[in-house]
Amino acid sequence: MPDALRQFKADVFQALAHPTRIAIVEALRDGELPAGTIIEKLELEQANASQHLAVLRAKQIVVSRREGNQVFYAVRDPLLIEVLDVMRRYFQSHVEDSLSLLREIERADKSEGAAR
Amino acid sequence: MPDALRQFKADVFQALAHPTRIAIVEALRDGELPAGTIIEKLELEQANASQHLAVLRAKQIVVSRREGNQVFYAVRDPLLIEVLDVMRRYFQSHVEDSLSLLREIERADKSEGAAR
DNA sequence: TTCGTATATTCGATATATCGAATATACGAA
DNA sequence: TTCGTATATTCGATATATCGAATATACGAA
Repeated sequence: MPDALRQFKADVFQALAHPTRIAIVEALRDGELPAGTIIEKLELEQANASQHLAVLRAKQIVVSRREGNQVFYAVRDPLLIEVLDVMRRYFQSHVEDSLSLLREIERADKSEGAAR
Repeated sequence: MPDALRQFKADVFQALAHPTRIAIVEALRDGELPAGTIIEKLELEQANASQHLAVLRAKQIVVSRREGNQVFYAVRDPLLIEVLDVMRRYFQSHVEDSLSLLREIERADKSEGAAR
């Protein structure tokens, strides 16, 4: 695979590599929503939400259209939803591992905190 | 979805959000390989490859086993290959967009370079 | 025009990721 | 033991991402 294409793939993963942005894409799973609704649903800071939406727009994960005062967002390609679905299955088949990993991370964080 | 789980998903995407690591996972598509072979195939610096493998290990994308002098790596769960496959379809259906986006980025880089 | 609401952008501070160079570790063979 | 090969880790420098606060922009209504 050409390098440029790999870089492009990496960029898409990068775009999804933040909990808030995953939450946004999931919120848009069933169709478009105005930015304000996304902000409400996910309880985000307005500026922060806008920044994350900008990242998703830049990487073309999401498209937007203005309607009067509002800007509606939608996932550009349903294939991305499919990616998230496969990911969901991945997580389900590893909940146990995932949870114990999470616990480990938490423990590490705590002992680090204590050490300081 | 609980926050911790979203963080975990983000971490997996983060693990894949680098061209070298995508290349590594793709190299392992058809089965395990020793680190040395990965390094050769992808023409990586030894230290750099080891660092990226460490990231993939930490996020459990990949598992390793030692055999004598060598360490063999394999993708832990075939579902991840499936994720990459769906991604592949995604890219195929957007090659045109992707390429023009790439060109744009290149152009921007060049004009930035010229401006300096 | 001017105002209010919705959204985007910029800025500076901080955290995180990446890299190459140097060094450390693990293991088999002599 | 000691050496060679394969691999991992640490370090310091640099680039990139994230955040909240402040500010800018877009648009409809008055």
